[in-house]
Amino acid sequence: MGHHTCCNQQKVKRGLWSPEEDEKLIRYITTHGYGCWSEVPEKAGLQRCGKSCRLRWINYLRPDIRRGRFTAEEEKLIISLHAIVGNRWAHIASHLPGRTDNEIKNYWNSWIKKKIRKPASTTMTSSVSPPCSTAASDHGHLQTPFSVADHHQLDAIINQSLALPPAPKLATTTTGGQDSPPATLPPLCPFFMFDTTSVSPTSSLSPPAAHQLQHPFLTFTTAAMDMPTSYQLPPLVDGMSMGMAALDCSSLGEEGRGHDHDGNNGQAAAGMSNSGGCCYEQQEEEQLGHEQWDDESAQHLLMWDDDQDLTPSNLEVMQSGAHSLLFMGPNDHA
DNA sequence: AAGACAGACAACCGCGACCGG
DNA sequence: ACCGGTCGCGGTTGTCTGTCT
Repeated sequence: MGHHTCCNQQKVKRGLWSPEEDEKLIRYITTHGYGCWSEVPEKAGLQRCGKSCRLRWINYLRPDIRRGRFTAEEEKLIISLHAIVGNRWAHIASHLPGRTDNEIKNYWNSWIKKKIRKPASTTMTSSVSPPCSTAASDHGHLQTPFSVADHHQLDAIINQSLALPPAPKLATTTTGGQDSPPATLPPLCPFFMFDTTSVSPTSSLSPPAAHQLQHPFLTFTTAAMDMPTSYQLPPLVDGMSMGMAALDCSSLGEEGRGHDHDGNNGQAAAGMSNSGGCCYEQQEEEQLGHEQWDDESAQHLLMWDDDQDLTPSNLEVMQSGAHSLLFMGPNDHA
């Protein structure tokens, strides 16, 4: 296994970075920036490959790095995001300012290790699986009824709809212009989550209000993390191909919170490949602390099923039903 | 005190995407 | 269209440190 092409020409040092090397890199980056990483080592006087420099800078030396233990809110956010996007650490990290993908990845891995070492008696084998492990491991090869073209369409839809304007086209009218998009959400639209605190049933469907749609996790994390709510997060679930049902979790009761509504506990709850799988199993909820998964945090998340057109009337219904934990499942009911 | 063990963290490796020639 | 260079990402391994026996 050779080194990278950028490392072949010269003898590069490996292993831990010394304080002197750190200083050299910091000094160079702060004065020159890092246009081309392959040139950084030479210009900075380092016996490292550019890739190593990049990694060191991104994961350790960057001035905006947030160090220290993860807060409960960050932990919650990581778990939530992981349940949705899987092992896309960079994506998750982009929602946690100051945290690196490597840090999150390491944290997650130790978290899993911790769980694996737990006695298997508490729950099923799924207790060792990360929440929605199928999403975690299969994000690159999800088995869905969608075609590649569908995924591209989904990407476009989701990227436009989540966090960043323009907001999704809602079924406000039935009259469409000649080149206007469909009045209803496309049938392949898998799911959307909106902060319902900024979308009132009566006014939400007007374009200005639609632009107020916010990233769902932003709402309850920014306050805790002392971040401005105007912080722009990247699209959360680009490339996702899961369906999400608008479920009233209150109907499931306490037992239902740790299990999917098909009655499959454990394994189903651990993976989104099962229909209606709940993202969080009981044990994980306990580990986080019940109060962290209170309804407060989730009641503003609105979800709806992909075979359901969004109209003013059902929006109101769904919003009133938006409650408790996030329940989501694959688009397997088609 | 010393060894074993586990957790946390840092760094490397391989692969794929992207881009310019 | 092809190719090589570069970058970014995720998986994995290595190392350090604290705790337990």
